[in-house]
Amino acid sequence: MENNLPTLKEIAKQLNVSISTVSRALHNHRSIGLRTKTQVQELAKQLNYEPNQTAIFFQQRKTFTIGVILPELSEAFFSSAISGIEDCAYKNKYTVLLGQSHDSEEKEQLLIESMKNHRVDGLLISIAKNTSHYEHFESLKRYNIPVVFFDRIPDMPNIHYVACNLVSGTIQAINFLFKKGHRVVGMINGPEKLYASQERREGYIQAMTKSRLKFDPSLIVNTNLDTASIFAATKELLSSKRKPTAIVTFNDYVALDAVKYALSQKLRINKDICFVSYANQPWNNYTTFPPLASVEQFPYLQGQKAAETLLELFHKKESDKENNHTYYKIILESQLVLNRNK
Amino acid sequence: MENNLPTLKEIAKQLNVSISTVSRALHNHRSIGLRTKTQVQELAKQLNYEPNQTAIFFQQRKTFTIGVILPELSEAFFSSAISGIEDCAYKNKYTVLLGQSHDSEEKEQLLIESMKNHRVDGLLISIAKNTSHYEHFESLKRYNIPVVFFDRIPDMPNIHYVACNLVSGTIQAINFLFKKGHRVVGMINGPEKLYASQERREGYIQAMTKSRLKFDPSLIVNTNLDTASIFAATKELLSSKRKPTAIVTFNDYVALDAVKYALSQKLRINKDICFVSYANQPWNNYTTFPPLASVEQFPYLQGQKAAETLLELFHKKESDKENNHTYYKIILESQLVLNRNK
DNA sequence: AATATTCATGCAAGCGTTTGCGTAACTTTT
DNA sequence: AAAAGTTACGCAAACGCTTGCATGAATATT
Repeated sequence: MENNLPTLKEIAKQLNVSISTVSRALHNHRSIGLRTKTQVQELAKQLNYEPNQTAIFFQQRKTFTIGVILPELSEAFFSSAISGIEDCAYKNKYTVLLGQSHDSEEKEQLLIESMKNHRVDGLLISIAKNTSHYEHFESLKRYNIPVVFFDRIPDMPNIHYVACNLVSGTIQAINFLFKKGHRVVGMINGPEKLYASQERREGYIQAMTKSRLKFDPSLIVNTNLDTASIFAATKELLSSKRKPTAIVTFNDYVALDAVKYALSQKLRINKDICFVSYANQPWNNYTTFPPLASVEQFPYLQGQKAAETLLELFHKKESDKENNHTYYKIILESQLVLNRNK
Repeated sequence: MENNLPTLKEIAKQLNVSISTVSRALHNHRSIGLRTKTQVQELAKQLNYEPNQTAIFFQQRKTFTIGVILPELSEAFFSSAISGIEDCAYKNKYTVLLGQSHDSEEKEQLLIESMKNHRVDGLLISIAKNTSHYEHFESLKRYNIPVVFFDRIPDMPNIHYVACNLVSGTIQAINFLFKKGHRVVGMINGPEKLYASQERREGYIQAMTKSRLKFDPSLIVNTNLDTASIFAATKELLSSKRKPTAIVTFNDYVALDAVKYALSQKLRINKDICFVSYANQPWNNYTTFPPLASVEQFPYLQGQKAAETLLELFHKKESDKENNHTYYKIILESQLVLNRNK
């Protein structure tokens, strides 16, 4: 049982025709006579012939593979996103090469190297949270490998991306709190450099100014999303002069920790202090103190859109020989979702 | 900016040497003179040469790619598992091709086809929950593609797998309940065919007989893991003659639904009825009524072990020309973890 | 019947690499 | 100085497939 998988050559030999005839017959090329065509196809089926994709990839300079680089699969957001990507890819006969950066810039670079070597047709990237150098992305342009960023996108000009408009969701969230009577609202934000953080901030500010409230920058505090820094942030907010009665947290996980801290300070959740969050994790419905509401970011949809965009770029590339310099900036609207129980 | 990536040929031409010399020089082959070797290497670096992996894959009949097929990435168990797989793979210069079956047997077959065509070096599979035909797995043997199953493994002879020994964990769980004074313990199990379900059942029975209690089969009820069937199962258990005071649920998600149903029947959780579960999801700590304890199955570790096993199979394959017919059956011990808060 | 079309097929190059084998030139041994 | 060994390189095949071009046979056109 050695490597004796059937090849075109094999079929050709058995039928006493040329390799090219076999190839064309299997592709239903019109220039092949019906007789030989069916002969070839039948023998192929009988031998269980399957084209050697590696040969085709090589020959066609196309691998029908898209690389996905994201920080952490065990984060629900990303596992949903890749689910969307994967579904879209397979629907279009593409295949998904996976890599997680574990939020390490170095690993991210290695992954990009690796994907480049594998000659992926394109890349879908959600960057590590502390990635600050963008050369490795630039290099992809030189190699003519299209990239679509999603969710966590770098602060670079001339890139394609799909992201969720968190500004609108944030405004919804804050207005929701206003309606509930809250006047001092804090925000536990993510890393400052993250686009997603900037958006949340932007939404916060817009909501404030629209309601003619003055914006107090000290009510927004940045964290790097680990428990310690969330505790610190919560503490900072809760001990500020203008103590907020509600806090918007970067996501549901952050909310969990913030709640934990608040509880440790003997605060009564939903009474002394309310929370609103982002992400809308399914387990929100089962948690002791779920945020009152959550801004849904549609990760599956984002993944799907990102994949679709990449596929479109492939087509573009085939048609226009000239690089046309239009960049996709796809924005999904986020949406505030109220949590039912309580 | 067309496809003008540097190739061996390019380098060879510029240096007026043969392609093979360039190739060997870059591989540090001893038969190449130091002078030319450094020349070649320098030019290569300068041109930013990178070998075309697709060509190498093709030529070497090896893709350094392992395919992973699993039911659902958004399930925390699998996203942890693939995280382990991915880490192990990249550590060993392998790459991960991803596919989710969405628990559809048909999709599973398609994915296997696709992976086979992509000439993955090996496959890691966790089967769809209602897969009942195994021909598609058999076919892989013919193609000499090694497979390691993990977690959800088919009921087939002569396969490699890594799984968690749920028998021991189940015994621990039940003994834990015994110690708490419970005498009638129910079990909400998964699909009957699933190996994982059988193991839970087995553990249940063993724990019973060891404690010289007689085994009442009606206290184990199978579900297909969707909410409706979990509600039905909970109802069935709670309305049986020997009403259980504790229930072991297939996993933490099932526990959530079972709890929900129990609450709807005005039962007091942890008073009228207790729950113990499997999986030990991180959000257990934040949930209103977490199971008293959870059997941890170490998904990350399982993924890692599965990947390691596959890599070992690759090496085996290289050394022994003869297929030796030993099969890896790697069993991780599960472990009961008590939940802290309450 | 001679020419033009269409049909069916084969030839061969090419994709980028690796590698077994051959062979000059050079060095060492006797 | 002739034989043997070493060093440093090139040739060419092979991996499996696609595809432009050439070609001979069959058919249609005048």
